[in-house]
Amino acid sequence: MTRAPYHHGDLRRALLSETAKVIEESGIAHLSLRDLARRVGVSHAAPAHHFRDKTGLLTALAVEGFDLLAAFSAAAREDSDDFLEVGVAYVRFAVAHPAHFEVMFRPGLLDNDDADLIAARQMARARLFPPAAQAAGEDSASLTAGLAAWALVHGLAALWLNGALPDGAGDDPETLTRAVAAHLFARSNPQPSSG
Amino acid sequence: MTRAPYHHGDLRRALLSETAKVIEESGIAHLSLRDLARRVGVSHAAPAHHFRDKTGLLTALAVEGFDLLAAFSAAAREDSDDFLEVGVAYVRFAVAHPAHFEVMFRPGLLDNDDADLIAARQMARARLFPPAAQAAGEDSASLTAGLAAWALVHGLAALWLNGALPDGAGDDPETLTRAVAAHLFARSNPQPSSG
DNA sequence: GCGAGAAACTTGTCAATGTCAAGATTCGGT
DNA sequence: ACCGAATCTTGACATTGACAAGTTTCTCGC
Repeated sequence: MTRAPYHHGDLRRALLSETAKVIEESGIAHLSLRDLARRVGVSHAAPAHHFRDKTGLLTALAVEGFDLLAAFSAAAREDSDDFLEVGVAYVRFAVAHPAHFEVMFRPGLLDNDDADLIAARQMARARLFPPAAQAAGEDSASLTAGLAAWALVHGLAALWLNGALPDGAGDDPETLTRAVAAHLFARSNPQPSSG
Repeated sequence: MTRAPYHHGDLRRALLSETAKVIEESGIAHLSLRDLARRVGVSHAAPAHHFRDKTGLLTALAVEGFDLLAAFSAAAREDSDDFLEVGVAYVRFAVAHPAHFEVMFRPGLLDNDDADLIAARQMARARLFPPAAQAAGEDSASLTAGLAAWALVHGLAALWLNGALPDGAGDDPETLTRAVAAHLFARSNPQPSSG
C-alpha cells in the first residue's frame, strides 16, 4: 500500500486541507493549483476534477469555513447563554482557521451563486444570531445592536490576523475580545476625547 | 498632435489610479501588470521601472491609501470634536476608496519593510487616535476603548465592502455607522463584563 | 548649445501558471 | 466478468511576472 495508487483515495479533502495550510503559510496570493497538486502527489490537472477551477476550490474552502463557524458558534451557545460568548467564538474561529476566514468574506474569489455556499452561509448566520434577535429583525435598534456586535468581533479578528493591532493588545485573542467587547452595550470609562 | 510620446509624463500616477480602478471593478485577483500597461498605453515592462514588481505597486497603493485615510481623519477632526466623526470618516474613506482600503490591511501583498509604508501607516494612526488617548496608551481601559472603536468601524467597513450586511442595513454607510456606533460607550441593556 | 550620463521606456525572452482536450487506469453495480 | 462512470495522467496553449539588453528622451554641467 506504500505504492502510490492511481486513485488518491481522498484527494478532495487533501487538497482542501493543503490549501488552508498554504494560505496560512504563504498567503493566498502565492496559492497555485499546480503547486498544490505537487504537494499532494498528483498530476497538475487532478484538482480540476474535484473543483472546477481555482474559484471552485476557494468556494469549497469557504463552505467548509462557514460550517466550522456554525459549529464554533453552536458550541459557544451550549456552554453559556451569554451572547458575548458567541462573539468570543467568532474570534476564536477566525484565529484557529485563518485561511478559511480570509476566503469566506471575499466575494471576488468565490462563486457566489454556488448553492452549497449560500446554504452554508445562511446556516452560519442562523447559528450566530440568537433566534430572538432574528424574530425582532424588524426592530431597527435590535438590528443595529446585532450589527455592532458583529462588526466589532469581525473587525477585531481581521485586525488581529493582519497583525495590525498595537503591541499593547497582548497575545491572547480571547482575552482581548472580552476586554474590547466590554465597551459594547455597557457604560464604561468615558470615550477618548480629542484634546 | 496626440502622438504618444516616448515618455508618458506621469506614468506612475496613471498606473496607481488604473490599479485602483481595476481592483474596484474586477477584484484584486484579476489584477495584471501587463493588462495595466496595456490600459495605460505603455509596454509590458514599463511598470517595473516605477514599481519594482507587483508587490511594489500594491505597496505604493497602500501608502497612498494611508495618506488618504490620514486626510479624511484630519478633516473630520476639524469639523467636529466628537470622536465619533473620526469613526464615520474611517468608513467614509473605505467606501470612497475600496481598492486602497483592501490593500492597506493585507501584509501578504505588501513589502512590509518599505520605509514609505511604515511612515504613512504611522502617520495615519496618529491622525486617527486623539493625542490624549495616545498619551494614556498605558492605561488598559483606554487602550481597549480605542481598539473597540477601531474594530467596530473597521469591521463595519469590511462587511459593507464585502456585501455581507443584510438588506436592513440600508444603503447609506454613513448613517449606518452612526446608528451602529451609538452602541459603543453607551448605556443600554446591562451586560456582565469581565476585564 | 552641446555633450555625457541618467531616466524613461521598448523589445525579447524564460519559467511558471490556469485551463482545456484527450487518453489511461480503476471503481462499482449488475 | 463486464461495462459505464469516476478518477487521474499526459500534452498543449495563451497569459503572466520578471529579467536582460537595447533605444529614446531628458537633465545638467560646462
